[in-house]
Amino acid sequence: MKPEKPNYFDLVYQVVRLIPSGRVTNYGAIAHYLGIKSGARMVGYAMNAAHTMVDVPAHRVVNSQGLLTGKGHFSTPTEMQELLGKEGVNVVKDKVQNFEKVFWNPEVELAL
DNA sequence: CGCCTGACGTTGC
DNA sequence: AGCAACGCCAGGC
Repeated sequence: MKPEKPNYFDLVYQVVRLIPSGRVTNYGAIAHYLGIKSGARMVGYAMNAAHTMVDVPAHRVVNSQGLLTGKGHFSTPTEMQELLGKEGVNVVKDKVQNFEKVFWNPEVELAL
């Protein structure tokens, strides 16, 4: 068939796009929500492409530790922290504070 | 067509 | 508790 862009990226974009301001999520949650257990890497991979998407707040997506692992992929390594901080998410040393508080679980918030 | 890399997660030591 | 290795899947070369 034709490799017209795998829906994989789109699926991730949709979920990430639904993340409300002041809230963050992790790759594993999105991956699990999409139905892929060990697809956390794929989510991050999709985020890389999402970097070109303005509607995809990739800065709201962090790893299971709440660390801004993808900050290095942004224009500036501080932009991710700045954006989160401006949205109400306390980020110290590239790490999200109160991660479990600001954590946005798609399976719960979307009432799956 | 095959090998390597990659914004992760989990388990083992 | 911190570090290392493995596993998974897809894209790029």
